Amino acid sequence: MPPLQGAEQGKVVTRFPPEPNGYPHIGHAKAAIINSEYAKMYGGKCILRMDDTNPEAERMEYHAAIKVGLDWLGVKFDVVKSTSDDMEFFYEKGMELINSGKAYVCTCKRETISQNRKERKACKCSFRDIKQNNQGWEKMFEKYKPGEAIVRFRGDMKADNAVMRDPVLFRIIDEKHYTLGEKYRVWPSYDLAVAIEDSKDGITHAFRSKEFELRKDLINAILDELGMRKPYQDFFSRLEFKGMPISKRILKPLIEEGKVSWYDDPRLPTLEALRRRGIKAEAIKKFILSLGLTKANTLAPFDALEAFNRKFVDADSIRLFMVSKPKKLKVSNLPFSSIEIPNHPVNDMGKRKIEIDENILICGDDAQNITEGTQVRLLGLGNVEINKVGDELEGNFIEDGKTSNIQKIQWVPQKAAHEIKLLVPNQLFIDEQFNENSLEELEVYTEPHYLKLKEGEEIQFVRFGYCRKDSQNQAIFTHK
RNA sequence: GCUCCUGUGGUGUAGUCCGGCUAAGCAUACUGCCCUCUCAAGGCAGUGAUCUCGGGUUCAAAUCCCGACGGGAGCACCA
Repeated sequence: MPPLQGAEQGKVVTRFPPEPNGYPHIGHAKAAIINSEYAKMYGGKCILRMDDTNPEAERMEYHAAIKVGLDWLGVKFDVVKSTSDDMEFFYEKGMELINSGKAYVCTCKRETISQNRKERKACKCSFRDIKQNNQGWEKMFEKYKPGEAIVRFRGDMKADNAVMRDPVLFRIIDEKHYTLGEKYRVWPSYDLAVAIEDSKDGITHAFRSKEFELRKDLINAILDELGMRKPYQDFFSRLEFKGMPISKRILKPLIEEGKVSWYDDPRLPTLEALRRRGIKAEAIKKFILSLGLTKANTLAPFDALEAFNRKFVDADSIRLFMVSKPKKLKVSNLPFSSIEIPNHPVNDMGKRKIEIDENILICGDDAQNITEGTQVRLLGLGNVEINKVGDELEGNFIEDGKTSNIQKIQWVPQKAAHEIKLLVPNQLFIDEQFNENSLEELEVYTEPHYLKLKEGEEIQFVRFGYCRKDSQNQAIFTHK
């Protein structure tokens, strides 16, 4: 990562402020990793701040999911807090702004406000004096109903930057907050909360995604009026995968319609889904760091992540045989009834014993390509000369067969073959269209050794690809 | 519509602030070879970008200036 502007060793404080309004996804990972890595780079601190100032959207469930996700990612924070911890402080600062004439209570209708913003016109409320604003402020805590009054920052209604046109500082929400219940009903807006929190928490460098870029001026203006210290702010592009939408607006209906099972569906870019699919946290981290801090908007291809993941996963994935569209191969003169096969080609991961008899299963696709009279090598077992093809193949075992220049295929003993469902996730959306074939479900057979593996273990089905054991009878394809 | 951000090989990026040391580095993808009882991993090599386009400044521009065009975002009592 490039050096930070104005950063002093040991004095950098960064932060990751997610709103607990949904399940964490790859976009959260990017923000969390960049901020925490910078803190690490300068021997500073990183704060996790749950940005919970909209009780309508936030839930404990999401709060917990974000923590679990971050934990899994291995991102560590020095301080964990919630924006709502500082409600009294926001009120104090809000009053300060009102009393210095930099904020006013507005009782206009939404439409009027919006219209005035477009026309760059001030509304009549902005002419009220400090005393009236103080009364209005009081009334917001008791009398006014939600929507009837808000506190606005006196920005510049003529500004080109639309967020400067007297933005909202406080509004009334009667919904129960997920931790505070009904204790408060006047809530700070994002801009006010971020400005004050970052300053108060001692944040020196704040990184967030590009869509907040225009708020920079506003945040600085608020802090200037309050005479509070301003952090350095920078922005990075949003991270999204091609054909894997992040937005709740798109994901929610998919789940409701049953097109996707849940937020951990392996086709999704949520942290939970990525984990379940077999993507390692270290791979996500490397991948994100490889993207750099660019502001150019791009759709990252998923195979870039896969390439990083493969490097992490290859070294300790057990190699196992798996056969799809099975065809029976009857092998005569097998000289032994069991065999030991190493679990990894180069690393020492032990061996497994496979009991065998004449009945062997091979892949349908391989069976198709075998012609009569040829030799194939059953990996780890030996060569077989095929003397009958068709629905059921037959062949003779050959002692000391050659290993080079011969078709090598994986196999499974029929009597102990264990059937599992293999989920193969594909791109969820193709050209904005939901891909009806985004999840293939294959019925496949593995060696019985599969049953001895731990849930969540990454395995490589030889000649097929890396997969993660999801349960005793289901695995998920990670990538090739 | 207005405002802001952005534009380097198939893809993701480094380099752009402080112009030359790079006719552009890395990764990934792709191709070939080596290794291998896997179509993985590993090793080696190769294809591939006049740095969106057009002007300008300069001895010299991906890098500075102007313009055009392409992409994204904001214009909420959401964050």
